[in-house]
Amino acid sequence: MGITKSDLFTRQQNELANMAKAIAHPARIAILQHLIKKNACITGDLVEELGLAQATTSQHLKELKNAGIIQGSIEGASVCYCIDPKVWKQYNTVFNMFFKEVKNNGSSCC
Amino acid sequence: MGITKSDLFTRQQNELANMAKAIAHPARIAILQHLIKKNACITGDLVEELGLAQATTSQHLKELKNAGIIQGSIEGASVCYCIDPKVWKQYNTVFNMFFKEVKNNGSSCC
DNA sequence: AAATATTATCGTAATATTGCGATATGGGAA
DNA sequence: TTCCCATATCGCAATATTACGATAATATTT
Repeated sequence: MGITKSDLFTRQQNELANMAKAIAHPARIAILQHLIKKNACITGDLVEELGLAQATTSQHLKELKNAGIIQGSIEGASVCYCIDPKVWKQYNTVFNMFFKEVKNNGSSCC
Repeated sequence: MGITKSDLFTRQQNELANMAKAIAHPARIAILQHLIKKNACITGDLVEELGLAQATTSQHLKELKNAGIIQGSIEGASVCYCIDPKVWKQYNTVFNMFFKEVKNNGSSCC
């Protein structure tokens, strides 16, 4: 199996899970943090920064792009990546909403 | 190779990635949401709620327990699970800190 | 003690992810 | 055009995740 039974869950649950998956790798977090710090940068810089092979870095960038968190624009022979502030904000909101659900009534267990 | 090169990244990056991984599955999100809603409940209820096999549900519970988000206490022949409010709050804080990093200066790309 | 109920663990199969070398693709320079 | 440079994609190997039936472990009931 190894395949997630998405049909058992709500759209909201699947979406949140996918959003979490997008950032569920240290390399992708490192990419995002570097993009935040530098505001924007090209693939080559990220390859150096991460210490992973160029192919691997490119793959992680693709996943982040698929998730919509980053966008890439062609800059001559290079590609310049940056965070999409709108999607980023949406991520922040969705995660916040999820974590806000707990009403902290002291010790809650049985 | 399929193995994450954790040594290339900071402890903070690896931790955040692991926290994201813990909630990166709709079944685990469904479990957490149900625990929030009912405050606490036993494995059997969760098996019914999810529609996954008992073994699979138990496995997801184990992962959430390993992540520290939930705790289980033996209740006769059953096990009663609930959210650990302290860890939950910590998750909220860590994700918030991460998403807060972006200074929204309009259009940021190259 | 024996039967039943509840949950965890084991073993296994299917699929997904991670990583990299090799190769393709497309732009800029000679 | 031909030669580089930067990046993406392909193909493959190793490992991880997801799922479930079968079984083990433990508590309760009969």
